[in-house]
Amino acid sequence: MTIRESGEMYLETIYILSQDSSAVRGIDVGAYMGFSKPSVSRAIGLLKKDGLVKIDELGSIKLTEAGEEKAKRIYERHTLLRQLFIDLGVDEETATEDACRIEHYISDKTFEAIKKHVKKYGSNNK
Amino acid sequence: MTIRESGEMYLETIYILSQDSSAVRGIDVGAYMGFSKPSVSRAIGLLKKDGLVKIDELGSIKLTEAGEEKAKRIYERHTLLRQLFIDLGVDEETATEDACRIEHYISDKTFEAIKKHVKKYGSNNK
DNA sequence: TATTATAGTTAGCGCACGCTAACTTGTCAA
DNA sequence: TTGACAAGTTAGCGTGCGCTAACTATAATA
Repeated sequence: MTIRESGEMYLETIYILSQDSSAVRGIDVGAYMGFSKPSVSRAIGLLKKDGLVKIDELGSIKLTEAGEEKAKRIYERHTLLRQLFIDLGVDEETATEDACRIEHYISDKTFEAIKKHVKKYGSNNK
Repeated sequence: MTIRESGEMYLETIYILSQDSSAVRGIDVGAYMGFSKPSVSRAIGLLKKDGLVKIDELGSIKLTEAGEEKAKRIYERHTLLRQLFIDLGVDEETATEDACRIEHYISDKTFEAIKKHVKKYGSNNK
């Protein structure tokens, strides 16, 4: 199975939570995303099956090498899109929401093009 | 039921095909989108139930007022995003593909911000 | 007229991905 | 030791939205 939007969101959430805490649990992921325990449980199971996540000795969720790579990729798209929108004058909340939905759908090429643009002209009102 | 990505794609396709032909049929929609007849049949049924589409006396698919409005909205997002990406240096094919996926997810606010930007700085390499 | 092709519909499958209900398991305080 | 709570899992439901198989209806043609 190839990973989809939902899987990417879980991965990204685990990545974000891992930066604040060394022990990320399913319940934390669910709380962050607003999803129920069973939904998280299944999603983590699928990510585990895909080799993107593993559970350590203490029971906390860890990204594998491959999982971290994917998570970073999405997260980078998120922050970049958010910045692009903010640079275009969108308020932070809306920029974040839109970035969150769109991050799953932009191609590498477009991502790179946006990156160049934001680097060059961006953050001029910050 | 509130319309979702799939319904928006059908609406947009009907809108596009209507500009070239006065008689759009389910089979045409399916051919354009690469979907099977039953998938189209159901989708059109749902759009009809939502009052976005109707079938005229000759059996061809027409957008209602409301349907046309929605279709235009999506289509406008599509062309704008496509233009934005092209302005950023993305090739046309990729720009079109990305626009097609993203058009369903941008908020009004972000859309307006992009519109302003494209009007001001856009198409400078055209 | 009988046959065949085309368009549309109906029935039902499969997968993704939310959910609730209910069970298991581990920890901690009375 | 036991009772209770918290975290995780299992079973199974519902919806969206593709699909194939098979039917119906209509129009064209032999």
